[in-house]
Amino acid sequence: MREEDSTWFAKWEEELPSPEELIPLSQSLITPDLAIAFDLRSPNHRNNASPGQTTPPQANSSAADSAGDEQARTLKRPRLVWTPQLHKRFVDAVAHLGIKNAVPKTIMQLMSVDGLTRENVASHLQKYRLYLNRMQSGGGGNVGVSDHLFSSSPVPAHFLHPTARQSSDHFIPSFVPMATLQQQPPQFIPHRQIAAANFISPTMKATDQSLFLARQSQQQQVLIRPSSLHLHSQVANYAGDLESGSKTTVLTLFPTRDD
DNA sequence: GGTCTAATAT
DNA sequence: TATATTAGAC
Repeated sequence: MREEDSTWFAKWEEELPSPEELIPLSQSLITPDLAIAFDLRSPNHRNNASPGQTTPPQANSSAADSAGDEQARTLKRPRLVWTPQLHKRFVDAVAHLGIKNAVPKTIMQLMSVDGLTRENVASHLQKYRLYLNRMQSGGGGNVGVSDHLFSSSPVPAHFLHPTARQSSDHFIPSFVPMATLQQQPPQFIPHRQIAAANFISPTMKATDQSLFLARQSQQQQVLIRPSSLHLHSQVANYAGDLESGSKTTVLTLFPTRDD
């Protein structure tokens, strides 16, 4: 099962959920001003929500397109569908935080997925914990029919064995949200959010693209906003863990949006 | 006051 | 059943 360690981060990038998988909204979540400020105005991009995703009921769209930005925030979001890809990101985040440190807000920050709310994560976390409890009490026995989503992504061993080390195992994730930021259409970037964090595993080679990206980005100015301090603290601790163990650890935070 | 989490609702 | 919302505790 450890063979996955060497390839999982490659999949990580590939399996990033597209924003429309999360928010099949046609309304913009940010004002046009913000989009322009971020140089993210793309007039025509992409068609519609992916299949399987139900398009939210668009209330009464009485030609209030431009004024709809205000409503967009208060508008009810369509329910989130936890795809296997999205769940994997969730599991990775929880795994690296350690079960005991994994709380909705932190998980959400680590996942760094646009449009994902703390409530989304909290709800999913609740169910995931129930799943884990069922797994460690019932043994690896029969997998319930309702567990297909959870069993689609392997549960890290230390999840089920509290005695084992909970973090900084050699199973170390690499968060590469830069790719995410680049490929995300501007319309779906929430006005709040997000400090993205890059974790580079010490076991990774310097020629790895992820590391390259991280180093590149490190040359940029990095601003740590107060709202990101919590994340920064956790990331710093984690980085310290790695550095004590071996080689170089590259850590970069990217505040993507000011409030 | 914000967040977490179990319970409850949809 | 899957996800959202609520309510109480911290």
